[in-house]
Amino acid sequence: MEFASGRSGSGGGGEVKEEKRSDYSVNDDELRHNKQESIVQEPPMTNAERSMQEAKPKECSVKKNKVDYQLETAKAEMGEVKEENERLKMSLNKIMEEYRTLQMQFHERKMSTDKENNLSHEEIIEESDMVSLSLGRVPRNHEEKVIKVTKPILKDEEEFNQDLALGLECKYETSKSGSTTNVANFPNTTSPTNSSEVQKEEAGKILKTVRDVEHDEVSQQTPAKKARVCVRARCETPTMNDGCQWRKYGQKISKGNPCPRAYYRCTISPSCPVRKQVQRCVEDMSILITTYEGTHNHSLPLSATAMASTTSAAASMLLSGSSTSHSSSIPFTSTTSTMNNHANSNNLHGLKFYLSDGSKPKQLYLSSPALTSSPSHPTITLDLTSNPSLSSSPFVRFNTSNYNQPRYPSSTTSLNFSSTESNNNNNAIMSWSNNGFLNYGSTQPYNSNKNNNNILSTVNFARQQQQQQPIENFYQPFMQNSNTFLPQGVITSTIHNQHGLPDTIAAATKAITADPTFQTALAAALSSFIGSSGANGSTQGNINEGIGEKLSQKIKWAEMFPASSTSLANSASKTNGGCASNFLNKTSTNT
DNA sequence: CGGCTTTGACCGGCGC
DNA sequence: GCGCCGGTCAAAGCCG
Repeated sequence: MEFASGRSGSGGGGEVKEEKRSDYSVNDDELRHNKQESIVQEPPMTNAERSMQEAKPKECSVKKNKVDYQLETAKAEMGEVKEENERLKMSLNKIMEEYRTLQMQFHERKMSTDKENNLSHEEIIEESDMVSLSLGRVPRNHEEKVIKVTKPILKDEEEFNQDLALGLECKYETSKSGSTTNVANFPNTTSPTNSSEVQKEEAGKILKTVRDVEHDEVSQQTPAKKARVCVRARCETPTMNDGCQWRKYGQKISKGNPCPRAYYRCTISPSCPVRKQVQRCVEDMSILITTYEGTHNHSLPLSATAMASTTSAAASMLLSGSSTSHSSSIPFTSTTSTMNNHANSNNLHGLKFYLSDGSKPKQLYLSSPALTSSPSHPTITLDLTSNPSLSSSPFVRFNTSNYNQPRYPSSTTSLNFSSTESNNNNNAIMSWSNNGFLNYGSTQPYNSNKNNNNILSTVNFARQQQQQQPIENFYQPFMQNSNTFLPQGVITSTIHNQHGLPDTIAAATKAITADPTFQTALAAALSSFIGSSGANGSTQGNINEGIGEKLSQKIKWAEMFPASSTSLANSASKTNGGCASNFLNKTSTNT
């Protein structure tokens, strides 16, 4: 069982209560309705009517008896419902106790590990307040500290239920066992209907997985050869219009996917080594999976700089991470309170880190089997899709698929720059629309944060609109959201709480500045959004240089001058050939 | 006629 | 060593 579903199941616990509540309300309504019926059936009567009713005393008493019978029946049903509710409460309390016990055991284990590693308690506490958004691989110490970040024991069911559906999803997969383990909120993710044995088993699996990962990471030495950037985006056209010129040089039917995979190479320069593979996602044909490989050795059209810089920076991040670190971080879940999260939804706002230890050390796992990569190619996935039709998280989406690739690609770090939430009230957009152009937009679901202690600021890079709509339309709610402070249309940090905004900003800033790898990831995304103004006429290699520094500066600048930060997006392309420029042209005028 | 797509053949890596 | 599979090559055909 996956924890994602477990979380959903736990959320369902709350739902049960809601259902019971609704049952009560239904019964009450029935009662009221019955009373009203009796009232209605006894309107003010005229003398004639009264005389007629006096002529029918038996009929009146029958009606009264009928109402009484209905009342008694309803009371009996209420009693049954109450009993059932009590049973459910007992079950929930039992599960809560088991969860707390497991959590305490987890804390104790981690504390003992901390002592072994000479980590001070202060460090741990401080770390627990930090947001770990590690991408790729980080030193092992960091990894272990990240693991320690667990939520304090919840004090009441409300917090418990609220946290069930929230948080940063992260997940480990072990190709050895074939099982998938979602570490996110892992203590919370067990369905109330599950037995304690299942809970303990899952927790044991997690701990085992963590140990296995640590063990594997130690021995990871295989250097990555060519980094690839896999971009998943909804696109109706055969290929995404990313601004580059491509020539198709091959097509193959890959195993496990009936959709042919097309091979393109960049034709802007004859010697350009960049290639891309395009394939439809077998799960959702509307999703186009484009994998970029290589770096352009020539200047790019302005319309192509967005995607090129994104992919290049992402690849750079992946490679730098693999070359400078020796272990991957274990993604932890810092929860974000979002009132919009439904208890029965696995959808999560914010970043989703898909990291798994492959069958071999230092090998990543391609999140989408629809497009496989060579084991020698670490792949970073930029998921620009959202899939309203699939309520589960991309993890579930990937792993519940029927196709089982005999050979999964070695490694993939997946960045999900999307939200799977199908709430259309306010959306961020980053999608390839029907004309094949990428649209960027950014708004945030307005989520009040009841519990400000959980300081994760999820960063929704994109949320796909179900239908393409004018930028102005979806941009407006963003503008109306006073809580968004980052460059408008560029990136929106999901600061859901109104009251704890300064803290949350500080937390987000801390998270961003704490991890250079994440800075690089943000650089990739931001450079994509803003069209990489510094990349005009420069090669992509130049784009990569210092992009993280520029990004951090821009972020800080955006924090300090939110109003003027929109000028970051003024590097819009003059053409509509680029997907990103399409957005930038519009947003620059809007801002 | 040049550029592009199509498509079968070929090559190399990997697993058994 | 063999087979499978992903990736590439290149000839043939198509199109503006």
